[in-house]
Amino acid sequence: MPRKKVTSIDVAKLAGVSQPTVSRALDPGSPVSPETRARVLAIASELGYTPNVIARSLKSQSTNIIGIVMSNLASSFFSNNVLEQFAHQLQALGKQLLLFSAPPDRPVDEILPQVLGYQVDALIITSSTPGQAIIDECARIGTPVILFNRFAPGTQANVVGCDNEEGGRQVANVLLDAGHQRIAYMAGTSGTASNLMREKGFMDQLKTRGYVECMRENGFYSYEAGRTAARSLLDRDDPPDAIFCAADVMALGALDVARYELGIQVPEDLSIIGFDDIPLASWPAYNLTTIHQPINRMISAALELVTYNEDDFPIRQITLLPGELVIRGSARIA
Amino acid sequence: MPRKKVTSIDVAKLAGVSQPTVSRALDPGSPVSPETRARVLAIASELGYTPNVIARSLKSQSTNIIGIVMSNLASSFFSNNVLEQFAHQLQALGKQLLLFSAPPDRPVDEILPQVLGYQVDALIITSSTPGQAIIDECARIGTPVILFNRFAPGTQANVVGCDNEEGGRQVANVLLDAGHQRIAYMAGTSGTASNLMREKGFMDQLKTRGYVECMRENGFYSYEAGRTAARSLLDRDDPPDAIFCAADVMALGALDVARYELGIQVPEDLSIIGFDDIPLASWPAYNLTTIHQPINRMISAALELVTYNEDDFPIRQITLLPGELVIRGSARIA
DNA sequence: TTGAAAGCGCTAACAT
DNA sequence: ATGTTAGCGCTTTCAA
Repeated sequence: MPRKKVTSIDVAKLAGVSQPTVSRALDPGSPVSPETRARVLAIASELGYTPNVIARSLKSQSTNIIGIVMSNLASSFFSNNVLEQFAHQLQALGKQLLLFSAPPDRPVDEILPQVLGYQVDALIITSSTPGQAIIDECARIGTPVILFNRFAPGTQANVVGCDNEEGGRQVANVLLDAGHQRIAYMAGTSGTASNLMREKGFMDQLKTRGYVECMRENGFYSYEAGRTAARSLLDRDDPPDAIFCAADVMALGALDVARYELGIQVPEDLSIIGFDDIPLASWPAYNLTTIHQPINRMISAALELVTYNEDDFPIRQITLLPGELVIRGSARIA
Repeated sequence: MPRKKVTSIDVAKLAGVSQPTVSRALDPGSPVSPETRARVLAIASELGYTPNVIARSLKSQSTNIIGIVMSNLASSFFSNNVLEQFAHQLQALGKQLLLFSAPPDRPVDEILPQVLGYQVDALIITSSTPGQAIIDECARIGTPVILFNRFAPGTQANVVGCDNEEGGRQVANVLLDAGHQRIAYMAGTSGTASNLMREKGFMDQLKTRGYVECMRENGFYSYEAGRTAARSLLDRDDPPDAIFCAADVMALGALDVARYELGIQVPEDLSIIGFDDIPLASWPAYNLTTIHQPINRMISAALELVTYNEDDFPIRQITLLPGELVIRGSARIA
C-alpha cells in the first residue's frame, strides 16, 4: 500500500471520468448528471478521498483559514473563553483557526509576516497592537484585520471590544457613591489598550467628581501579579479601602492576599472590583463584583468583520459594546 | 495600488533574476552568490515580500501545520495550559497549530477528515478517541497521530499521557492509610480514557486492600458538574468522608458546595482529592490536594512524536509518565 | 453535461 | 551560480 493521499485523479480514473468532473461532483452547485455524481461520490467515499484544501486554496485564493494571535492563553482565564467561542463559531462557517501564541515580551509585528504567509482570510488579534506597516499591508492585500479588545489609535484596523473606558467610569461612580475614601487602581499589562482605557475612564471620572489622589500600582494580567500588586498596596501606611483591578484574575489574587495573608475582611474593610466577569468570578469562594464583558456579542461582531465582503473593505469599523456591572459580594457598595 | 500579494515573480523582475533564484536567495542553504542574495533580499524586504506558504506546501508536501483537536477549552482549566505550551513549543520549531474544537457530544471522526484535508503534518488529539478507520488512514498516508491523555485500546496510534491508573491507585492508598471509612469516586466525562483509567486504578486498589463498597457518582469535566455530583453524594444518608474527583475542576466545585452550601468542614469532616494540579489548585482559597500531571514532560514527549522521521513511523509508542501526589490542605491524610 | 487546457506560487531536477 | 522546465492538486475558463 503506497504512502500516498488519494487525489481526485485517482477517483477520476476509477470512475472513468475526467478529473475536473470529480471536482464538480463534489461541489453541490456544479452541473453534473445525477448518475455521474452518484458514481463519483460512491468511489470517492470508498477510497476515502478528502479534497486537498491546500491545493484548492492556491487556486481559489481563499484558504478558509483565520489567523488568531493571542497571548495569556493559560493565565488570563478570559482568552480561553474567547478562543473557544471563535473556534466553534468559525467551524460552523467552515473556517479554521490558525493559532499564534504571542510571547508577551515581543512585538506582534515579528510574527505577523509569518501569519500572512499562510494566506489567512482574516486576522484576529487579541494580544498587543500591531504596527501601522502591517495593518497597511493587510489593507493592501485585502485581508481584514480585527483587533479584539485592542485599540490602535490612528490605524485603519477594525476594532471590536468592550467599552473599557465606560466600564472604568462605572466603577469610579459606584465606589464614590458608596463613600470610599482611599481608592486604588491596580493596573493590568502595561501598553495594552484594555488597561489604558479602563484606567483612563476610572481616573477621569474620579477626578470629575473631585477625587484626585487615587493610588496606583503597576501590574500584569495574571493571578500572581495581582497578588504582588495587592501586597504593595495593602502594606502602605495608608492602605486603600477600595481597589479597582484591571482584570478579574488580578482581583482574585488580591482577594486571596487580603483574606489569607493579611487577614483583611472583604468587603467589610476592603472593596475589590474586577473587570471581565470570568467564570471564576461567580464561584462562591470569590463572589467577585465586576464588570461583565458581553463576550458573545463581541464575538458576533468580530465574526461579521471576518466574513464581510471584500467590497466593503475600506469601511473601518469600531464597535464598542457596553459592559455591565455585576454586583456580587466583594465590594461594599450601595 | 493593486490588491495583490507580492510574489516571488515580482521580486525576480525587479532584481533582474529568475524566479527560482529568488527562492534560493531566501533559503540559507541554497547556493547563491552573496551579491545576488543581498540584492534579492533587499528588494524582497522593500516590497514586503512574504513567501506563500500554501504554495510551498503544495510542492513540498509538508505544510508545517499541526492539527490539534480539543474540547473543553473553556471549562477544564487544564486544556488551555496544554494548548499554550504546544503553541509555544511548535512555533519555536516553525510549526503552526490548526485548532479544532470538538463538540463533546459528537464523535471526533466527523471532523477529522476535514482536518486531514489541510494536509497537517501531524495530528494531536486531546478530546475523544478517534475510530480505527481514521487512524489507519493516517498511518497509510504517513501522518503521525498522537493521543494526548487519551488511550485507544487496540489501535496503532501513539499515546502520550499521565499514568492515570497509577495516580488512581496512589489516591486510594493515601485515603485508606488515613483511615477513611466512606469513600466515593466522582467520575469525569464518561467514555474518556482519563476518567476510565483513574477510576480503574482507584477502584482496583481499594478492592485489593479490602475496601469494596466505594460510592460513585457520574460527572463531567466541569465545575458545575462537580457541584451537582457533590450535592448527590453529600445529600446521602451515609455521606462520604472522602471524595476522589476525576479532575481538579470538579473538586473545586465539590469544595465550594461542601463549604458554602452545606457548611461541611474540609478537610476535617470531608477529604477531597483532585487530579491534574491546575494552577487554581494551589490558590489559598482552594489549596487542593491533588495528583500533579507532569505536563511539561508530557508535551515534550508528544513533540518528539510530532517531529519524528517518517522512517520511524511504524513504531508505535505509548508513553505514560507518572503523576505525583501534591499534598495541600483539602484532605485529611497522613 | 463533460473534457481539455491553463495556471495558482512555489520547489526541485536538470541543464548550462 | 543561475536559468529553464516541470509539476504539486485543485478550480476555472473554454470548447465540444
